[in-house]
Amino acid sequence: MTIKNKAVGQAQRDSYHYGNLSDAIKELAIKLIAEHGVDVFSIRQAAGILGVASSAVYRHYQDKSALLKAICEDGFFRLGQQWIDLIESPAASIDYTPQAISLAKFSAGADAYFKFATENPVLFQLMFGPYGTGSASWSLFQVHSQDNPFTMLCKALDDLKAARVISDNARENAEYLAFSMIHGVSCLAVSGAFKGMTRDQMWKQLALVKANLISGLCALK
Amino acid sequence: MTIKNKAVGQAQRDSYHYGNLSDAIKELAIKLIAEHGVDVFSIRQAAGILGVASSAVYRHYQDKSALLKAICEDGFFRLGQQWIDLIESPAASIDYTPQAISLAKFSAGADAYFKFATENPVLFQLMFGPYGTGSASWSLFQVHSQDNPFTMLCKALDDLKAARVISDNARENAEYLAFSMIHGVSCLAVSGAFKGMTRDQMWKQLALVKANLISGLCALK
DNA sequence: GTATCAATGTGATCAATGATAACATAAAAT
DNA sequence: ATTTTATGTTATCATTGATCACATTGATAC
Repeated sequence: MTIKNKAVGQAQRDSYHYGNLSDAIKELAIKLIAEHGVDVFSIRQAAGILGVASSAVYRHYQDKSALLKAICEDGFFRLGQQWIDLIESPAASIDYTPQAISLAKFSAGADAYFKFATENPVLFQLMFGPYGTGSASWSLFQVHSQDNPFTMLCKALDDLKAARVISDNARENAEYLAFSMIHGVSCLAVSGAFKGMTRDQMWKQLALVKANLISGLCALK
Repeated sequence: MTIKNKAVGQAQRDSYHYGNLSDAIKELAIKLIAEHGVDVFSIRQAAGILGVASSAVYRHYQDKSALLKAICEDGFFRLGQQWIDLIESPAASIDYTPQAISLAKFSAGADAYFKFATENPVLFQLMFGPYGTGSASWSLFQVHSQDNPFTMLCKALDDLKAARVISDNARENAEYLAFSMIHGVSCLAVSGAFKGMTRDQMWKQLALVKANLISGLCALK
């Protein structure tokens, strides 16, 4: 629970004001947490690295948990962005029947989710830990937000229904079902459950989940 | 990140030695963490409540993370126990065709998992956070252990295959697939994604997942 | 242009915490 | 009965989260 007293190369700065401490501390925190874990992250140390007094941080975040919460919200935003990026990539539209396109986009969205999780395991765990989910209005399920993974999953399901890949009835109940599955594999992956697998084997697990999900949804009349 | 200085009613004790501090501190910690969250849990406070010097705790656990890790392992053990209890309950064997029994047991196992998660949300999150999964040999996937949820899930799948509910091929790839799904809904449930739902509605989400999973597995030839 | 004000950063300081060390006590082993 | 081992106690330290009064800057009003 304690970390060695690392001699910190304090960054120098010409002006009294930092510039954008709010963002800088957040980005550094993400990096430090990804490297060493949340439990040993300290505001003082981070501030020290930036060459700033720890008290300055409190001008931007009420307390440590507020900073962590902001990091989680950033994470959800980035996750949403990557989802959009991937479903809009050419690979997701290479086929031209509505059925194939809706399936490809759904698949690409799931890929984006899984990719984000495995590339940012610590952040992903943080996002679904108390800091990310503890708030009254939880980022992931603020449906009004456009670039929200959950919103986009729902849209993907709408497309599947519009293309008649899945029935109205299946669409009805599919939201949390689909999310559970995509989230579930991603969770297991970052938890180290797939330790020992190759990259390809891990992605095959995701493929199995997607296939089972679609197969089950299609079977639902 | 700081907690009010609660005036602690220090428990008195007649003998110099506590008796079983190792277990006592662990149980208290589980309770405190469930109530107030991991981030504000402190060894000193817990020791204070037990009426014991904080340094005594370090005779039993190398450091705080060792204690948290022990708590997680306890959690996995309890989860396994409850899985066993539920699949061995009469309700899971009320039908007598091998097919129905294997399905009922599989279903009961998933129920146990979901039940544990929703009844111990904070512990569940802890178990799948860095403390629970960070270790070299992760409790949940130590396949040699008998009363391990993952081991038992595999057994349930074996039964489904033996009863010819699912094909050999389906059995082959079903382990992480099934686990992903059951774990996924449970995760979402404890994350507060189902906030606003009634108990029944939450359990319906699990039912949908189970149905989709089985339907998909049965379709796999 | 200058005075005023809001935003942001500093240094000092406090209580709480994780952790360790030297010492104390009891139970178990010889 | 003596020694050893397990366990608990009382300091004590460095680190941390958080707050306070004060300093510096850029923007705004005049």
